[in-house]
Amino acid sequence: MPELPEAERARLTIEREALGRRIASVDDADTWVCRPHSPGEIAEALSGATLTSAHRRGKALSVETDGGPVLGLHLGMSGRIEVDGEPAERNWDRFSIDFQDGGRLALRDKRRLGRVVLDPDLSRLGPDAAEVGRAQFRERVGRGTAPLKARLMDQSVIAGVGNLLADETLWRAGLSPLLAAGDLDEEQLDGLRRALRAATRRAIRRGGVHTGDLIPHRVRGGSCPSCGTPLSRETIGGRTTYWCPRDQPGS
DNA sequence: ACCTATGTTGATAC
DNA sequence: GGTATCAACATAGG
Repeated sequence: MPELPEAERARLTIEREALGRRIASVDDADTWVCRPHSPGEIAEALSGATLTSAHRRGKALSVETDGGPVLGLHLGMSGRIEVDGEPAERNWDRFSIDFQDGGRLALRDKRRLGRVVLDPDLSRLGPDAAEVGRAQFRERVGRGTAPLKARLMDQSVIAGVGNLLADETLWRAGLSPLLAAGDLDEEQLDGLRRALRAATRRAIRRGGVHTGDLIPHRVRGGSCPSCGTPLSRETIGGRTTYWCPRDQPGS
């Protein structure tokens, strides 16, 4: 699930339900999720601090504390943020904070591809995909020989687009994922940005990328929800890609 | 049982 | 430098 829309919802959850609360203790015993920190390091740095603000760039979350370091959170492939939630059926909480008021914030993540780190380095992330301006979008996305879809998903180009949001966006924009990014003209780039913003905002509002129009049809044998043409399926940029060969011409 | 698939990123090789 | 591939994790399904 976790792409930009899920990360934004997680950020809102933290903002609404966890800010202002004081940390009593921290479980950072999962050395894989909390690498390169050693067990106890994050706990030591955060105990006694209060969460003061929650930010996001692309899929990366940053929670600020009063006096303490910034807490970086990434949902990976299967992570979600639980605040005062019911315990999971099994031990899927890879990191958790117990508040002095008795509540709890947890990173619940079956696959353990999420990350928790102090003072996260965001220097290699591009501008947020939902915020990037038109000129910057043209300049950053509209170059290179890689397939357009790979360019869109490159987090150093713009941050936040994953596999599903990329397919949904390209479908809305009417552009083939196989086009070379550098071949697009300005009009196409502007349309792509417009489609990306629309798909992203709607996904945030409706609860996640899987609420997109194309997404339910991304299955073998699926067809375009707009024109009924059987969808093409191919691995592009290392990820399974579905697109409509009629509405998304170009390659 | 075995193989494939799955939203992520990063290290590596060309 | 840009691009492509594979591995890391765990689970589900044919």
